[in-house]
Amino acid sequence: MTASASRPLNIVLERLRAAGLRPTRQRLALARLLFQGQDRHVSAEQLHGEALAGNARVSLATVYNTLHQFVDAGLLREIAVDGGRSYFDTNTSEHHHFFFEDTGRLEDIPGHLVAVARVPDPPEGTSVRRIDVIVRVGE
Amino acid sequence: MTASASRPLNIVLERLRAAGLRPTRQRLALARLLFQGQDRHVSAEQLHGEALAGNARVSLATVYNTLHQFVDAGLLREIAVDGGRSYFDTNTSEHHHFFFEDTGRLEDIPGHLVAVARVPDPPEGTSVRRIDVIVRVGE
DNA sequence: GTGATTGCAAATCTTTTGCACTAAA
DNA sequence: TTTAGTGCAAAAGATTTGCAATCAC
Repeated sequence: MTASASRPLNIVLERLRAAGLRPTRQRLALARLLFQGQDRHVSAEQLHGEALAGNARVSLATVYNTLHQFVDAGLLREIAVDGGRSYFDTNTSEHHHFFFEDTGRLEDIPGHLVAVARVPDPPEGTSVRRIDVIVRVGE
Repeated sequence: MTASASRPLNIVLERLRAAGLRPTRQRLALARLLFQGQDRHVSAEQLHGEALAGNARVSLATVYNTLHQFVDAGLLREIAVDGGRSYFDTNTSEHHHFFFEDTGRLEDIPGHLVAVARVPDPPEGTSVRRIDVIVRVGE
């Protein structure tokens, strides 16, 4: 059997189906870049470049649309630390970030390594969706 | 004496001088809007609108430049929660934020009401500049 | 087939920049 | 004066949108 080559693709494909997204050629290519391998933080522009470099024809507009669909489907998390661009994080589990002010790079901090204590109750009628901790570091 | 009318302006003026910024007509007008009264979170566009509404002629470019000068001078803090625009926070003391996902509004959480425990050491060669905690809430 | 998806180009939005003009010290 | 600051219009990014063509089911 061709497991080592085909299984990873099928997993990605199933993941799209499970999210209710048709596994089109473009979505598969992007999902493969995003979800095969390590957790990562990418910008739309960056992912677009990788897709082209990997011979997958995708337009930048589709990259943007796809990234947002993935976010809506819970496959990705969007992060904004500096104005300008958005980054998309393939790690959707509870975790936080180091932000390197000099380079603009993000690095995950596993959720269990940070404890946020004593957060005040949210205004009534609202509930806490998520708590983001960004540790800004510099040289 | 005309203290009740002139003192607040002088305080703002002194604050600009202390920061090494010439108290020009535009900077004074913006500083008055920002620092007279409650702490606030404003976008450049918003502040520009207020300035015009208050009969202070300022160009949007100058509003951007001025906001960044104020940030560099430590008079303001820049915040990016959602991609797109930046917000500027007149509260420069240690504190955190509620972010209302539905409306995009920010609300301060006094620093002493949040405790972040057990943050891992930053990678060597770097030091922690600041820790931002954003409590995202929704309806 | 039929509705979802894509590509492209144009539009939009936020922010920055170059440069001649104006104002503060 | 002299140098910093301003306005304007144009440029630069990042992201979104409209619509005809294409693809998955």
